[in-house]
Amino acid sequence: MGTVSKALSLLTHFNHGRTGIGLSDLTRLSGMNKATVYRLMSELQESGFVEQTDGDRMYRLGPQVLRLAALREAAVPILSVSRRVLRDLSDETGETTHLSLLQGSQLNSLSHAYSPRHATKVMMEDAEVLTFHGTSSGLAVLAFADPGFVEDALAQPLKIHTPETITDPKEIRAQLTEVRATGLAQSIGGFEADVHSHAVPVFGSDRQVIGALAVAAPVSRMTAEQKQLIPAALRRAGATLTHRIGGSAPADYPQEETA
Amino acid sequence: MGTVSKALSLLTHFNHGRTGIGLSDLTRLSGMNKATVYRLMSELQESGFVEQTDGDRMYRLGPQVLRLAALREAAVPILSVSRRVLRDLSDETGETTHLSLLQGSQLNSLSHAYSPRHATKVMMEDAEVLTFHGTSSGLAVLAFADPGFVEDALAQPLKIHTPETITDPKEIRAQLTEVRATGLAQSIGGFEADVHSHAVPVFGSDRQVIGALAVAAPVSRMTAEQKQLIPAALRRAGATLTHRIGGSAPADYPQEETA
DNA sequence: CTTACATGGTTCATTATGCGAACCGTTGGT
DNA sequence: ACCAACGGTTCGCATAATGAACCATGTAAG
Repeated sequence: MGTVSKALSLLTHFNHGRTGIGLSDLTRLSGMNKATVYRLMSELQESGFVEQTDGDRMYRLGPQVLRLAALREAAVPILSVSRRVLRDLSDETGETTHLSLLQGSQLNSLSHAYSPRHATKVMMEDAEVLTFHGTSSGLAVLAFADPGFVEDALAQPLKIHTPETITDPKEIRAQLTEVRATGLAQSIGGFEADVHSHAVPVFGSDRQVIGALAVAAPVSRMTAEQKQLIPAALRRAGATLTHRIGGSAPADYPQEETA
Repeated sequence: MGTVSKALSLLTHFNHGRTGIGLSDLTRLSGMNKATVYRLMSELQESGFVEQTDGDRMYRLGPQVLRLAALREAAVPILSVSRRVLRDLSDETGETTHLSLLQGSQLNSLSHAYSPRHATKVMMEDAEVLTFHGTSSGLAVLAFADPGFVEDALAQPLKIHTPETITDPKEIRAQLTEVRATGLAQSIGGFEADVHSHAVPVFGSDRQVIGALAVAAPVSRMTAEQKQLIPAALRRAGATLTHRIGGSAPADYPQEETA
C-alpha cells in the first residue's frame, strides 16, 4: 500500500459515532506506528483535510472536504438531483426515503428526506454505512453488481443487526436472483426491527450500479395499498434519478418500458 | 513536501471551470513528473477521492468526498447551521447572501441563499475562490486574521477584477484598519461591477476568524434605508452564526453588547 | 497510407522518503 | 512520588517514491 493510500485510509475511521479521534486511538484503530500516524495526520492537517481541536488535541475532518464535495457536486450533481427526487418520493409515499451510494467496497447513505404525514417515521443519518446483506439498498446494489464483487461482499463476516437479519449466503443469493427478476429489493426488519424497506438500484453512465434509492416504513403501516404504491413509486423515482444523472440501466434490468 | 501533501495538492487544480482534468493537463498544472502524477492519481482513485470517466479518461472528484463532507458536517455543522442563518438574512434584506470559509490560505464561498423579492439578484456559485483584497468577505477575514497571514496575502500579486478593484497594499491596509474599528467590511464593485457587498467575520471556538458572512446587492438598490438595514441585520446574523457553531469573537471585536 | 504529435500508461536504476523503536515532556489519576 | 497514558520527536535503516525514457494508441494533417 502506498503512502497516500495509508494516509487516506486513516480518514475511514471517522464516522458518526467517532467524529473526533485522538492520536493514540487512531494508532490502535489503524494498526500503524504512532509516528507514522502522526506524520500522516500532520500532512492531512496541512492540506486542511483534518484539523485539531484546541483543548484536547483530537483530530476531526477539516473544512477542505466541504470544498471538494461542492466541486464534486458541480461535476456530478447526484446529491442535488437526488434531493428533489427524494422529496417527491417522500411526499408520494408518506414515508422516509434515502439514497445510498457505492464508495469503494462500501455502501453509504448520503441523502434522505422525511414525510410530514405521520408522527412516527423511520429516522436516517447521512454518511452511515449500510451492510449489503442486511438492507434492501444493499441487496438492490448486490443484485446488479459484478459477480466478483458479490463474492467479496458475501465472503466477509455478515453482521447480525436484528433477529430477522439473514446471514446465510445461500439464502442471500436466492434473494438476489429474485431482486434481479423484479428489479426491486425488500428487507423486513433486517437492519432495524419493525422497519420494512424497499429499494431499487441506481445506475451510472457506464450502466454499472452506483447506489440505491430506498423507502423505509414502519411495518405497521405497510397496508396492502402501500404494498402496491411504494414499489410503483420507487421504480418510477429510480428510473428518474438514473436518467437525470446521465446514467442508464443495463439491458438485463427489468423495466416496464413506460417511456 | 511529503508525498501525501503532493497527492492532495493535485486536488486543488479542480474548480468550477475545470471539473475534469486529463493526465497530461494535470502534469502541466502541477509541474510534477507525469509518472508521479499518474501514480498519485491512481492511489487517489483507489481510495475513491477521484474517478476516471469511461470515454475520455479525464479525472474528476470521486464519491468519497461526499461521505467525508457529510461527516464533517456531523462533527461541525457549519453548513447546515449557516443555511438557516443565510435564509433568514436573505429574507430580511431582500438580497443574496453567502458564507465563505477560510481553507488553508484561501477563502472559498461555500453556501448561499437568494431572496425572491427582486427579479434581479446577485448570483453565486459554491466553492468559488474569493480574493482577500477584492471582496468584502476577504477584507472582513483579513481584518481579523494574524498579521503574518495578512502579510502573505498582500505580498501575492493582487488580481484586478474590475476597474474599481483596489490593489494598492497601502490602501488596503487603511481599509482593514477601518474594518477593525467598525467590525464590518464593504466593497463597491471591487469583485463584480455594480455589486455592493457588505461582510462580517465569523469566528471559531479559538476566537480565530474562520470565514465571513456577506450580503451582496446591486448598487442601484442600495438606498439610504438599505444602507442602514443591511449592516445592522448582517451584524446580528454574524453574531448568531458565530454563536451557533460554538465560536466566540475576540476581545477586540467591536460589538454593541446587545445580549 | 504515412508522418507527426498528442494522449494515457509503464519500466527500472537511483535515491530520497517514509518508517518505527525508543525517546521526551506533560497531564491526570492513585 | 509514583505510574500510566497522552501527544509529540528523534534518527539510522530500508522501503517506497522518483523521473527520464519508453510503449501503445488515437487522430489530424500532408
